[in-house]
Amino acid sequence: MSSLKQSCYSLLQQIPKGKVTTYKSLAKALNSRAYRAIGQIMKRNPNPDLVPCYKVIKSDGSIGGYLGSDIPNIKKKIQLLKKDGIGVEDNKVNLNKYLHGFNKV
DNA sequence: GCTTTGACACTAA
DNA sequence: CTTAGTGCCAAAG
Repeated sequence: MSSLKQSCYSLLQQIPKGKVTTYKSLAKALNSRAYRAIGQIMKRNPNPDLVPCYKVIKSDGSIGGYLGSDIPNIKKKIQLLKKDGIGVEDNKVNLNKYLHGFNKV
């Protein structure tokens, strides 16, 4: 069973409100470098109801993408983040404040 | 079952 | 700052 997506869900679900995570931190928590695989998993998002994939952003703090690389979707993602109390500036999130770190190894 | 794609990350020029 | 190349993993064709 131990699939990356399974771990991704667990990690995303344990992110407190008002916090976000990056593909890098996520992969690190998974003890892997599947930055891209996670992206695919999110994109292919099997169960968006259980996985707040909008909390996953790039290591630069940029939004990255949402439901594809379409601009309108990116904006939507920003709105969701703001709704969680996360301030977004220049299409980027302040990792210094909102980056949630998992149980590091 | 191999090839291509992608919501990434990092280094070099 | 941008562009190009390399690594890494999973899903789709």
